[in-house]
Amino acid sequence: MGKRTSNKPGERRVTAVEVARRAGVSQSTVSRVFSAPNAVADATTLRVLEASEQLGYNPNALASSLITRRTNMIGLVMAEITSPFYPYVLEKFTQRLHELDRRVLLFSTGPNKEVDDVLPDVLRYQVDGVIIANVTLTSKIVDACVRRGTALLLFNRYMPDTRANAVCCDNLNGGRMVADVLLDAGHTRLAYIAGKQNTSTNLDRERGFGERLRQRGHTVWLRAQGHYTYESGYAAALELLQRSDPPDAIFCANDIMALGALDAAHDQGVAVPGQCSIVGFDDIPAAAWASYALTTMRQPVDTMIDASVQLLLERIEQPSLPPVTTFLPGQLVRRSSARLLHESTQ
Amino acid sequence: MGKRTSNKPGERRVTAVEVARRAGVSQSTVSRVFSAPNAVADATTLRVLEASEQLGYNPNALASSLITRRTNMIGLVMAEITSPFYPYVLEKFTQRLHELDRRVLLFSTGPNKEVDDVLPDVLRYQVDGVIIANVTLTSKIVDACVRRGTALLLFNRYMPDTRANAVCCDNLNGGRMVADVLLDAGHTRLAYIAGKQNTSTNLDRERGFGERLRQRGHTVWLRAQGHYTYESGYAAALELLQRSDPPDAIFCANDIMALGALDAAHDQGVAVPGQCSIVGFDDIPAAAWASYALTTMRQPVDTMIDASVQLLLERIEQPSLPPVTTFLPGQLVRRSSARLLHESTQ
DNA sequence: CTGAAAGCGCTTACAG
DNA sequence: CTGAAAGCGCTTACAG
Repeated sequence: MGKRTSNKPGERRVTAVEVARRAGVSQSTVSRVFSAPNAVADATTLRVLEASEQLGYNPNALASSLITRRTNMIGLVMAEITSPFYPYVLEKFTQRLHELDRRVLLFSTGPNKEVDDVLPDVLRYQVDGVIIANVTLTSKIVDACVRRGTALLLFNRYMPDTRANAVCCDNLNGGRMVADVLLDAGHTRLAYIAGKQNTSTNLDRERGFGERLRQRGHTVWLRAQGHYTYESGYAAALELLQRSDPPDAIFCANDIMALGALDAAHDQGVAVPGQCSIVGFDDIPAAAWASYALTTMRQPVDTMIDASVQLLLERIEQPSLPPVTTFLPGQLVRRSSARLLHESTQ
Repeated sequence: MGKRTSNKPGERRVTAVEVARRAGVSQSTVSRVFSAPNAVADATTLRVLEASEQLGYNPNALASSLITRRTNMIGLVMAEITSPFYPYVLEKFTQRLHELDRRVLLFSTGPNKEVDDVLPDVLRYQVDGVIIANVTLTSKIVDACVRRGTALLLFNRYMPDTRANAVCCDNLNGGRMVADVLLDAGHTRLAYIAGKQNTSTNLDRERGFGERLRQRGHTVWLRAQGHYTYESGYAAALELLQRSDPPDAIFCANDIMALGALDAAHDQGVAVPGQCSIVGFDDIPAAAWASYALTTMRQPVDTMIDASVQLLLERIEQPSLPPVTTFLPGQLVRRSSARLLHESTQ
């Protein structure tokens, strides 16, 4: 049918030139109709739109990005999408960015992959900005972005004194608050189930918790190592509860471990919160489920995401703005897994 | 410092021309080093690579895609990323595609958005293929893709007699199998908690379940409407269990509702599986947790994803291949929430 | 308000 | 094996 015989894919894609021909205008005018509508007379716009409709024209976003140097794509790097709380983060980021007419180019570093390996791939696609969540950082990442002039935002981690912007839950203070409410309620034998070593979230939560315990005269507490999974929380709690001096309160570095801890307590016949209080961090949906009713520090996810998007887009518009690190406070959600004073002072 | 004074973002990005100048070769040669390395002499390659290294050159993937008509980007549309089981799907797709040197352009249709609204945005970015998961379909989607010659793959849904490829769990047969094992074990008062109306997964699971019940002489069973959430499963189960003739087995259209149902049973003092068996569908991680130990139909996710990726990439290479719809069998995972025969015949 | 032309950063026949 | 040149599909001064 066509005069061009070709079986190459995409040969039939319609371009602005064809629309122009059909509408009897120049290709420039077609372009303007889609990129600067106000610059075109109404009648002309109408003709162009009509021709576009008939031909099924859809402007090529990549071709235009080549010259505008804006792709409206944001690279989002997330190590484990399945780790609790992050699916929500990903969904919110994607929807929020789409509302603002930005697309998400998603990267998930596998178990063997480093972010450093993946970042060149991200940058090759000329993303306007990069969001790093849930990933171990190195300063190389910052360097690579700075070099290309790509705005960088760290989500729930931070690198002070670099060009990286960051939005974090105030994990340090969250740890302190948990220590406070547990001590206020009279708990005396405290324990901490740690998340993955060297993650900034775990570091800060543990530091805040420990610091406050010491400040209030508690110099000894139990500690078990988990790695942010249900199974590790279960195992760690089991270990703690089977001791001759079991804790009367356990602070878990995230919710999913706290759910494991609750199940371990249940299986050991330890009454919660009667014999032992259990507190988590995150407030994932399952924390609210009837079997768990977990008391936990809620991360202000929506606020964090809104702040992240705003910060990032601002830096894209104005690369000269100084980098900013923002900490947002968490909020204690009281359910029934911890014995707390009714209206504890924070 | 530079002779060009400009504060436009990206002005400093290094191109193949600069590398060529530094390496003392033509820009074509630089291009070949990165896109067809075998076509260049070793010594030349070395010089180019060195110059690239020094300048921090990273080829612009979008510029090259303009002429190759391949972006190596796959558009992935997912309605609710947070709905159980889909975070894993997303993670796997992303990692698998990245291994094969493809990128994922992610779209999550918000509650108000239709896929139809979002698809033009996907296509504008010249993706080589589109994966639709977890989304209500219309034939417009298929049309839009066919028109542009973009390969289309439906994940866990299907549209026979169109150009859309599909990879599905065999939900129909899964429903049958659940009916079989429950009847085999002597359950007599069966109930179904439905997922979202008009989702193909719910339709097929319910149809298979009902069909087999009728075939085996059961013409009456209970049905409650859920919508694939924990809360709706809880509420539906509560309603069923509070009846004067409560069911002795409940099949839930997905796991998350089954978890709600288990908690409802627990809160009602109904012994599981003593008084009532509960079976789910999916085998999400929480199904294995100690408090739940849910018996469920496992979807063969990894196989489904591998098949999807392979099918899609094949159609991208050879657009003339006929569309294919593949159904992959689920597998019953026996835990302790259902009273079943020990070695039931499937 | 509109068009002709240059150019974004690559790939790829074509010729040597 | 290498280079000069055309071209992918747009945007955007520039001139009218």
